[in-house]
Amino acid sequence: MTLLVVDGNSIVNRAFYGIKLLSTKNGQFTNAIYGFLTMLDKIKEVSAPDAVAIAFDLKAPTFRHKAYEGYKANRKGMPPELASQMPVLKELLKTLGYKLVECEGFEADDILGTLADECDKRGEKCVIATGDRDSLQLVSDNVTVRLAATKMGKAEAVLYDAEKIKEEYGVTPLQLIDIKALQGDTSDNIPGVSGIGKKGAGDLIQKFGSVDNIYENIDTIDVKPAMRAKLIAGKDSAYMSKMLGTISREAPIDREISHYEVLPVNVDEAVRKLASLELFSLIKKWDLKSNVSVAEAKENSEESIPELDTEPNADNLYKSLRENIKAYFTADIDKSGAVILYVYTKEKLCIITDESKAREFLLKMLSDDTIEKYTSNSKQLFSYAMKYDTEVKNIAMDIQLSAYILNPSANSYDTSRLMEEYAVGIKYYEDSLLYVSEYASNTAFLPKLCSILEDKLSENGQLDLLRNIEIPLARVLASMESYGFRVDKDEIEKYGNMLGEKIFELQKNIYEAVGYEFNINSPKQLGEALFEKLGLPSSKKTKSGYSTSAEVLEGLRYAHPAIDMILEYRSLSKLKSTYCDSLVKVTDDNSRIHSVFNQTETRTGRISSLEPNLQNIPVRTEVGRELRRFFTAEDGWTLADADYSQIELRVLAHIADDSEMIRAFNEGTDVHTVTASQVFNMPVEMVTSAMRSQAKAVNFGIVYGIGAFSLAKDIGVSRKEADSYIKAYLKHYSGVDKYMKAVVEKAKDNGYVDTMFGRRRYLPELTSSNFNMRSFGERVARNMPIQGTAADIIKIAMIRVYDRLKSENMKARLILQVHDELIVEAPENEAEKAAEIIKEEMENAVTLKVPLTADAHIGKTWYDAKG
DNA sequence: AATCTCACG
DNA sequence: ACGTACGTGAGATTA
Repeated sequence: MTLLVVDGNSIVNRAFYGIKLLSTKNGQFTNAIYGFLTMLDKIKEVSAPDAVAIAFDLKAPTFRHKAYEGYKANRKGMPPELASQMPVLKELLKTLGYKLVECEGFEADDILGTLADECDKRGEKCVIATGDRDSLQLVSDNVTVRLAATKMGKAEAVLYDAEKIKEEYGVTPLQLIDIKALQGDTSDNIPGVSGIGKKGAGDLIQKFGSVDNIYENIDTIDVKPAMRAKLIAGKDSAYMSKMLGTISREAPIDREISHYEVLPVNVDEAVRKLASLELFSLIKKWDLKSNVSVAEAKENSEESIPELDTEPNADNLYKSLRENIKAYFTADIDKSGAVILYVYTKEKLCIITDESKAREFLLKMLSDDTIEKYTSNSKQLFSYAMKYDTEVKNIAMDIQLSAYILNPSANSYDTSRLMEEYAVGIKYYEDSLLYVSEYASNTAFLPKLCSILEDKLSENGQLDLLRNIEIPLARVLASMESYGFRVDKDEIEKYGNMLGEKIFELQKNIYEAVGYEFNINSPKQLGEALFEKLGLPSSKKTKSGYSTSAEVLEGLRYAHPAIDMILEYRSLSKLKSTYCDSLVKVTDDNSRIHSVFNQTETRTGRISSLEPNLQNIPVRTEVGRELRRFFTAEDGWTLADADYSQIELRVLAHIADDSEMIRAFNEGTDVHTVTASQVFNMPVEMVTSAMRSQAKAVNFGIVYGIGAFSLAKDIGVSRKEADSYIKAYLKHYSGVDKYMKAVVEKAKDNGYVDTMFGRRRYLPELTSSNFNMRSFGERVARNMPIQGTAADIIKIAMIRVYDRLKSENMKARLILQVHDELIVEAPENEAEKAAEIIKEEMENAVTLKVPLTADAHIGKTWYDAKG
């Protein structure tokens, strides 16, 4: 028989601090709960117990109390983010069949001691799970400790038996108490002997065995006189510390081990609780099969559970869709383009698996304007239809886009997860009537999910955002993806080879300058070379060693000749590997690159670009910028490129309704110069370019949520000076000052911030008691409405450019967006007109209190068209 | 799989 | 007294 005794408080603390703060939509924090359960799983897996007891402190810990990391034991108790998880966790553990043990006047530790003692007496095995080394004193022949830690986000449980303790401390488990008696422990308020630390205490006990033995022979033992004096002075304290440090084995609790056997899980209740905590992964992991949701769905079923039809009559089905006006369907389209179509009607779920039937049905339905489509992943549908030159009409609902609008911070928008979160809870249909596949059974509830999402969007005033921005944008993105960007593959390769030669040369010279060969790409080896072998002064450190970032190296440029070469090596390798080598790899047979635009990724509403990322092609340095010469238009075609001028600042001027900033933009003066004249308190004519660029940094800082420290670092002035700049700025732009204060207040009241177009971002960080997290939340509150509104605006512009090019019957087409920049590929004879159109649509996408301006250029390559 | 570094707006 | 901008994606190394 093996009894597992869990130190609940200790493990929950490890979990809480080891895992980033998670919370449900309602703001219930869950990271400690999640971490606890994962850790418990891990320990059960390695120790295979027959019974489990989970010990908790009954009240806030008192004098002999374990430190909550980051919170000084005596001053502060649990942070509220953790405290709120405790009762929920305890209830959940009971539901899962575990027995909790709490005892008035005794701590969790003492419960561990008592149960370990009982096991020892009976000759049964006992495993103690804790994050706290104090419990190591309980180890014996029958008792082992699993010391829990989250190493790199993963649960680990290191086994401690008597042997391991001997190895690490050089003493027996019981002697650990004696060490502690001498050494003390500030976090537990154990004084120890003043002047004796870890090293001294360890040596003394290893040598003399125990505190008793030391004091019995205090006059004769072989120690230095100073040490003897310290020991004599601290005798009372040592004995008191020993008492304090000894874990009690006599807590008045149930000592019958069999009473701790784990009861069967209350599945329905567990599923309910886990689902409400949004811990879906655990339900899956434990394979909890509940028919709760099905039963509940059946009970309040406005919708009956449909029958399955795998051989539907296509004509009848289509007819019924037209009669109903609304069509609910999803399409499973694989890489090769094969389609499986799931169409839901009132009576049944129809599945069309036949390749050509599915295609015909889907294309016909997509192009039928009289059918309102309620579906999933519309970008993929647009792409599919484009392949067959079919126009998609009347998409009323896209569940991914809707869920993204409702909460852009979710980490997945999988259909099955959305079903779980919004529509049906967790459902596993034993009920074979419905069980086809998880995907199909989910589809059966598509109408319900759609109506819930629609209601929520409408409640939030976000339906326009879905119907007028995101869904139309999906079409534009699909088109951009399919066209792609033409590149000159051979020239990229050549450029890469040229870089390769330079890199090789630099590498040789670096080895020579440093004196030996090592991997320059390895921060670890580079750090060793610079800071150990060459002995250069190291400043910044990272988690695992020295920082070798460009910023650090920049400061060492004159300290050693290798530094400059390393910096250059770094920048050239980056260019070669990330841009040359990998771009060549993703170029298709027509010499075009097709990026994927992710529409549900960013928390601010921007789109992102991947595989490859075309939104971070170099531009800031000349060597990098050269690459843009290889991004070209098709033969006989040209690129037209336009970018917004300071869109974020203009948005800020508008949202903050700052009269000074609005005036500056309306008068067409250069804002950075105006800002400089205010910050440095001098007439505009006297502003130098250095001052302007500092003012520009201040403007950026304001948009990012500003801190004097970072601004100082960024522009290389003292913190104090940076602070005075910010003060001067906010004094002059008093509207901005007011807005920045108000937006944080509003965010704290509402729990979210939003953009001009109703895009939201929830900010649970604002309620954190942790200063850093809260500050982060506040910066985000100040930034997101600005960045997000700018993102909304360019999305509107994209849709308009797309529609306009189409309505003007032009061949020109949008191929890329880089946050404030649009790129169109146009036949040469359309180029001028295309450039005008982009500029016009960008500038008129919305009307603000300030003008929006965009600069457009034409060129053969991206390099030239960028102006 | 996590970390470091660095490319972009 | 805290540790510092906001938003991304990707390659190379290391564990």
